[in-house]
Amino acid sequence: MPQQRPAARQLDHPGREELRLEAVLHALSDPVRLQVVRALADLDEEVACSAVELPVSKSTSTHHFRVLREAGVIAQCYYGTSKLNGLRRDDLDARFPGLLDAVLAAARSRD
Amino acid sequence: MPQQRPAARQLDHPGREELRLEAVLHALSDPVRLQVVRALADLDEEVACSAVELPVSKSTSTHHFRVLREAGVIAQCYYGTSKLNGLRRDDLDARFPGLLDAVLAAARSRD
DNA sequence: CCCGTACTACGACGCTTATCGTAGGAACGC
DNA sequence: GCGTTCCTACGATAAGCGTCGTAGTACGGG
Repeated sequence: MPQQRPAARQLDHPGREELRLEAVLHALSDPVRLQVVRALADLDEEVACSAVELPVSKSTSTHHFRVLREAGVIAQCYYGTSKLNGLRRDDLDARFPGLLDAVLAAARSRD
Repeated sequence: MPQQRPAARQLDHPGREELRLEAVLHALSDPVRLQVVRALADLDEEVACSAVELPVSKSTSTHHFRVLREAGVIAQCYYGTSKLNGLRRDDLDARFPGLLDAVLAAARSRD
């Protein structure tokens, strides 16, 4: 069903106040998703799904991006045939101060 | 805590260097387990499993304590008919600096 | 209008998880 | 030994998750 809007198709994101700690932790507890978050944090800009190399199939990749979005970890918006992904750093820092940085630091320290 | 038991039953714990970020995040992503961790952090001493009130059955409770132990979040040791539980604060802080505090702060801020 | 690119919805699969009840073991006090 | 308390192993069940392939939609460019 086509929605009337000037911009591209929209995707549902939880608001800043709706972020749930358990959901965020669960989203971050998967190696593939953690890899996505690391990549987005390193790039520090919005990139397409395909810009992140993952060791899984395309459909699985889509699945993981959706989990991250629904948990409120990333923001996604359509742009042409692509979908841009960005870390919701501000929202995460506001609701769970220090959490994202601690996870990123821990994830990076293992290489 | 007089741990001088005559070869009391021992439990397996991952060493500090064996802690895995994903496992810890997963362990903390369950509401019941998060409640346990909060309680242990608040009490700040080793307590028996039964000292933590949980909204689940005894067997389920045992299950969650085991998940936390195997992820390296808590330490457990038998003491008489009880099993004492303690947060592995030092190990967690050493491997994942700031993570536990961020999670605890976030968990507490929702009441 | 057709084609390629990029993402997605769907269904399937095998595995893991959370939950419970029951039965039972280990330590302690008597 | 006996009973109590506390925890645990086991089996069952239902739900969830990660993975994939296939088929499909949306967009932009010739």
